[in-house]
Amino acid sequence: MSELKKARRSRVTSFDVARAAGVSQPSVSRAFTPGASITEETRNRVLTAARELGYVPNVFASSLSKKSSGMIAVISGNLNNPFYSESLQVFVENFQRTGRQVLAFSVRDQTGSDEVIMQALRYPVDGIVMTSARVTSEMVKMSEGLGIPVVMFNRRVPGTNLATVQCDNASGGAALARRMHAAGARDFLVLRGDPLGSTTNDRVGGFRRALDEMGGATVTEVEGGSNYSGAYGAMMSRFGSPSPRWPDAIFAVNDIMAIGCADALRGNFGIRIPEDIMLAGFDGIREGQREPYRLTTVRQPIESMVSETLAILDHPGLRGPSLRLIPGDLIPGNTVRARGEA
Amino acid sequence: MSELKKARRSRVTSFDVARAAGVSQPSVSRAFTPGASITEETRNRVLTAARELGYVPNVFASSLSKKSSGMIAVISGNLNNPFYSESLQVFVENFQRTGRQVLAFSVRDQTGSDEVIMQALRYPVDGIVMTSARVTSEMVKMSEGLGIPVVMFNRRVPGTNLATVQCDNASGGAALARRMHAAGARDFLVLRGDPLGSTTNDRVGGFRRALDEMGGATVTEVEGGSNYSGAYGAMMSRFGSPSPRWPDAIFAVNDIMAIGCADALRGNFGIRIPEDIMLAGFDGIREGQREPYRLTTVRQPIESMVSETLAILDHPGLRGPSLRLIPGDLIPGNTVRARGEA
DNA sequence: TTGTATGCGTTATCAA
DNA sequence: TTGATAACGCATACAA
Repeated sequence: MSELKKARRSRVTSFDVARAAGVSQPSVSRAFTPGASITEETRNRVLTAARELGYVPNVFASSLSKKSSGMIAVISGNLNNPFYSESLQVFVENFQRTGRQVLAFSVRDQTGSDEVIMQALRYPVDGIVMTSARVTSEMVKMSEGLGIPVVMFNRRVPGTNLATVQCDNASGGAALARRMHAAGARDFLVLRGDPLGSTTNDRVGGFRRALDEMGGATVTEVEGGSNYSGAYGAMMSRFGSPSPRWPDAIFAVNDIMAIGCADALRGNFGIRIPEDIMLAGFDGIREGQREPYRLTTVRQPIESMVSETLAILDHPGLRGPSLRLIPGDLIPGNTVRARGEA
Repeated sequence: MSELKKARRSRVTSFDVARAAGVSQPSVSRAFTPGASITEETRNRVLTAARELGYVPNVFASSLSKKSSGMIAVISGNLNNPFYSESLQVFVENFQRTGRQVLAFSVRDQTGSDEVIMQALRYPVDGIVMTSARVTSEMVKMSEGLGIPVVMFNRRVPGTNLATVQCDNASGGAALARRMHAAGARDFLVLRGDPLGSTTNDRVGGFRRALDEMGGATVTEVEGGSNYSGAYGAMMSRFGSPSPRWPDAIFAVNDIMAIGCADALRGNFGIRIPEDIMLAGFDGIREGQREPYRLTTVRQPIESMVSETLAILDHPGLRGPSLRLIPGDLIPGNTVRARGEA
């Protein structure tokens, strides 16, 4: 009785193909399943019929039957920060290569990040990667109940039992401190990012500890809003006064802030970098390595970090409260004088 | 049946919640459906039970029953080009705001873009937005068969009947030509992007037509690879010879290329912009408006373009082969001299 | 290898 | 307003 219902304008289904190819519906399914037990001849008949009808398997329906959906949710910070867009690009490429996909979420500010996570949990994704957003223990419990693994990417949440993949921020900060100290800097200004994020604290922590060990350095900390304009504005308000106190060196906790910093100092105060003030960033984004900047910074090995993340998602055994600390690479750059110069 | 076993089992379903709340399963569905006919009391009972069990409706299952999945696929070019990442950010924000989501795809080069589209078609998305990738007529037929609307964003495909949202590239190119001509430029170098993309041709076309109308100008075209390093390299190979011929002005078909251009000229040849050579870009990306560049360019109104795109996807009536041409804004910038200046 | 029957988690339909 | 039951499109046992 349902033969006539076919006239409906909906999507072509495996039943339609089965009828056209003169086989059963499961055979259609098998034809599209690599390694399924099906004759080459039947498969061809099915594929031909499918092509003619314009049939494509429906991932949603298939993921209802299967355990895996082949989708991952990536919750990023603002994509206007190149670190996030570069990371997302790598995630998308890696996933797409294996026929899986990325569901993209974004959080601008930290408020309402719980809501975004809830949104993500509505999808039976194979995993959630958080490059931003704070995670409450309530959300962690939720994700566990749903059986969706969560991996923190470049973020650490102290109270929780979440697998974490992170650049060694503390060591990176320490390396930059040593480098600037060796170049003669003693009076430091630190441009901090998100006050509640773990990365700022880790990087600044490592930075300060290294300076403490070497001794003789002073450090002043300033909030920089964690983006370009925040850093730019912080420089303007700090040095806009009649006779500001100029530091020897500035450590911005990420590259996009270092760039804002450099633009503000050079454009408005005629400061030369590194001659007048040294500058270091963190992340190693492309933009920071271009002609006008050539930042001294620590490069986060995004490719390795993404691989680690996907490995954790793919192997349930790795999902424990592990902390994968991947060392960053110090990029010498031109914004910190070499040891002994000047 | 320990608690642990429960957590290890598959996802909590509406049946579990129904049992816990002492109602039928459809009532659970109603409780999560805004405007459904259900008592406030029942809804509360359900929501309470859901919270306790950690239940969240499964979007995939729901989209099997409903017509809409609440998902859109966005196929972008490389996200390391700020224009694409800025656009994606706007798409994600707009969609997320209404509880819908973006499935992110990426194409690096144009080869295999058909494959990426096929990937996207496997998902019962409510629409596909193409900001990159070429579309073959076969793919168009496919998407029509599946009932998935496709909107071209910042890309035009002459042969097909696809709704298109685009900045007025030709007018923008013309405006830049007039501006540089008025500033005294006569010998032009045009740095082209993807030779097969419509944007390059439209922009350069408008640029040349405007110059032709004014007369007395010469134009040389060069391929620039459509990204930073391509543009940078093009400058190096063109002007690296002993006595190169320097143009009066350069028009790079997009901002990221203009930036690569500026970095190469200033860093390697000591060229001053605009004193020695004028420079114009296209797109109006954030990066291009920062201190070291302040590009003279045409800003693509991404927000409006995204709104238009979503409107087309939301209203089937708008989906015809329409071309929505949205005017861009000329940003004066500092890389082209003002009229009359030396 | 192939077909039959059933399950996946939700919404839609129609009685009650 | 509620509940029973049938789709939705595919994959997986199991039988043939």
